[in-house]
Amino acid sequence: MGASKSDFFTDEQNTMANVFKALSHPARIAIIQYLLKVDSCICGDIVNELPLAQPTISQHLKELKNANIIKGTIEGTAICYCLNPETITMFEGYFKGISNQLKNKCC
Amino acid sequence: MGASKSDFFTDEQNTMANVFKALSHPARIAIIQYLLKVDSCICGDIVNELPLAQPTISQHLKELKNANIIKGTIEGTAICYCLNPETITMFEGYFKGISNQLKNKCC
DNA sequence: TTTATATATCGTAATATTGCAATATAATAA
DNA sequence: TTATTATATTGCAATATTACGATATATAAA
Repeated sequence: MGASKSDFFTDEQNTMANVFKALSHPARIAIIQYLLKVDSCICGDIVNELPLAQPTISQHLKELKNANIIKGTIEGTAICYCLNPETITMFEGYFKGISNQLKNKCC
Repeated sequence: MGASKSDFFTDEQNTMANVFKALSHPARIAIIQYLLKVDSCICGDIVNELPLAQPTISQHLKELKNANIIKGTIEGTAICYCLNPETITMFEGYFKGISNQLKNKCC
């Protein structure tokens, strides 16, 4: 068989895996980096910044949006994308939680 | 064409994407959770814990190991796996860095 | 040595992701 | 209305991932 036996895992496990999947492509990491670099959360010149065609960028943005990592606000014909601080905070908490549980449990 | 245009991205972008890819499957999230739950970092009864065959678990462990998320220590015929605190700390730092840069930059 | 136990690797089928040309949609400007 | 601009969707080929049976490897016990 192929991919994903997600039925056998908990909702939380599937959710976390999906959110990390959204981060698992260099273009999407680059998009996040770009959104951090640009002061105003400028939209579709991400296409000019990265070496990928417009439909490909659009697809990557969609995946980041579905994972709640970015938000998009319509501004005329353009869409203003920016990072979602809540999700970043969630990630911080996730790894902080692991760190705390990890004390003295290593071989 | 297919997947990955990694040549066009920086080493750091590719590295981060790869590390997150290692976290992008519910079985691997479950393995991490299990390693946290068990006091001693017991090895191959992960196979008994999860609904996947031994070769599949072995493959998932390999991916976590390649990403430096877990470490394996040989103990007789068994291998004792446990989380790598350094990588967890790296993740914490990554998101803390984003959090700090994010102030007042959202739409 | 032989046997048992634990883990890794190979080969392969099923499925998912990636990238883009072509096209569609939506809002504004002329 | 007809452009123009910005973004999204569709369809498809190339590639990657996932899962597992069969098999290999490696260590310890008998």
